[in-house]
Amino acid sequence: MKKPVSDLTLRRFPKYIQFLKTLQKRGEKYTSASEIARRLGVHHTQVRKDLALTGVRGIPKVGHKVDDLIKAITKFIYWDEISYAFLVGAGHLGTAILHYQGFVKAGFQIVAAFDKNPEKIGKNIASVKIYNIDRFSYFAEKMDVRIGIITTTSEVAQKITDLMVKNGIKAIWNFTPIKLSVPADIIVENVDIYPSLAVLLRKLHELEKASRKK
Amino acid sequence: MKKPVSDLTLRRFPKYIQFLKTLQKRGEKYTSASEIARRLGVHHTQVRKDLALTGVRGIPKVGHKVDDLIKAITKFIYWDEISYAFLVGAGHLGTAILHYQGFVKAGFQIVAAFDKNPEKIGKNIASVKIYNIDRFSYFAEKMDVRIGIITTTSEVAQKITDLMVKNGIKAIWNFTPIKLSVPADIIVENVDIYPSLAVLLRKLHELEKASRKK
DNA sequence: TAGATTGTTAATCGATTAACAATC
DNA sequence: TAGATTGTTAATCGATTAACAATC
Repeated sequence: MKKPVSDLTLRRFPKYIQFLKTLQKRGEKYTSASEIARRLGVHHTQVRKDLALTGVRGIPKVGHKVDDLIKAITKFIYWDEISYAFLVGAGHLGTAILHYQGFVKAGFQIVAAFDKNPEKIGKNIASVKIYNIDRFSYFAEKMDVRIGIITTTSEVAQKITDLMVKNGIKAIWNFTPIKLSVPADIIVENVDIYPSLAVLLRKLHELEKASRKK
Repeated sequence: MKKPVSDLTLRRFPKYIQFLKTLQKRGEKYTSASEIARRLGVHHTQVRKDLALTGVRGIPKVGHKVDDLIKAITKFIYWDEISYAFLVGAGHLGTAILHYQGFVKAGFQIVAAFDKNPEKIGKNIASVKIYNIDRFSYFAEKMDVRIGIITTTSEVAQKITDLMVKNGIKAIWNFTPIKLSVPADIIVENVDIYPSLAVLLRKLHELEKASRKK
C-alpha cells in the first residue's frame, strides 16, 4: 500500500493553484519551481517534491507549463471532480459559506442546507434551499451525498455528527471548535479560527513586550 | 533570548481551554494531563510539555486544578488582556466574524469595521459601526489599534494590507487566500479554508477509491 | 504502602533543507 | 558551451513519542 500524502503537504497545493492562476491571468505560459518558491515563501526543494507527487515533469532550464501544473494539481487534490455536500446550520457562518464563490473551482457544491429555525426553513441562501433538519435522513438517502458541513453551535455539533454518520456521511467538515467523536473510518476536517487567534495574539504581545524592553 | 513557542504548539492551547471549560461546566474540580490527552486525541507527554510552558505545576497522583489550568493557558496566549481590532470588508464573512460570540473569552474586540459599499456605511453589524474605508487612517490614528482583520475580496487584499501597515497595524488576520507581502516585523496570520478542503477531498476520494478496489 | 500521576531526558520519526548530478 | 533549472539522495532540524525517576 502506498503511503498517504501528509496533511501538511496537501495543504500547500491550494496555495500553488492560487499563485499559478494569477500567472495564468497575466498571460505567463511558463514558470519554475524556484519562482513559485520565492513568491510563496517556501523552499524550492519542497516545491519540487510537492510537484513531483502530482506526476508532472519539468524541463531543465525552462521549467513547467503553467496550464499543466494547474491541471495536475487540480487533479491530485480531486478538484476536477464534482463533490456534493450538505450543510447543517444556516446561521451567519453557514450563510457566508453558502455564498462562497470559490467552491466552484474546487468542484465543490452544496446541494442542500438544514436548520431548525422555522423562519429560515423553505428560504434560499445563494440558491441553496434550507430544509428542516428533521428531513436530513430523507435527503441523505435520496441524494447519496458523502460530505457534511457543520456550521451549527458547538452545543449541537456532536448530535449533528451522529446524525450525519448514521445517514452515510463519510467526511465531515467541522466549523465548530468542538472535537467530534466519530467511528475510525469517518474523515473529519476541522476549520477553527481560535488556534489562529492564539498564534496572532501571543506573537503580537510578545513582540510588543520585546520592543518595550529595548 | 528565549526561544519562541512554535505555532504548532500555540495552536493546541485553545483546544485545551475548550475542553477544560466543558469540565468546569460539569463541575469537575480536577483533571489530569492523561485525561486531556485521551479526550483530545493527543499524546499525554505532549500535553505535559505544553502545560509546563504555561508554568503550572501539577500534583502527582492528583493532577491539575481545572480553574488554574484555564487561568494559566488563558494568560499564556494573552486572552486575559483586551485586544482591539479593525475589520475591513463587511461582506458575508466579515458579517459572520462581527457576530462571533466567542471572541469575548479571548479578550478580542472589533472596534470598527470598514467597507466601500455606500449601502453598508453608517450601519451597524453586531453593534460595530461600518465606516467608509477612506476614514481608516483617521480612526487608526485616533484609536491606536494594532490588529487588522481582512475579509475583503482577494483582489483588494494587498492594497488593504498596505493601508493597514502604513497606519500602524502590527498584526494582520488575513481571511483571504492571498499570500500578503509585508515588512518583516509585521505579523500575518492566515485563515484559509481551501487547504482544509484539499485535505478533505483528497482523503475522501482516496478512501472511496480504496474501498472500490476491495 | 502501592499505584497513579507528574515532569524530564533520551530516542524516534517525519518534515524540511542541503548537496549534487543530470540536462535542455 | 555555460548557466539555469530539474529531480533525487543525503543531512539536518524540529516535533512527537518513549522511557523512567520522582512523589503525593
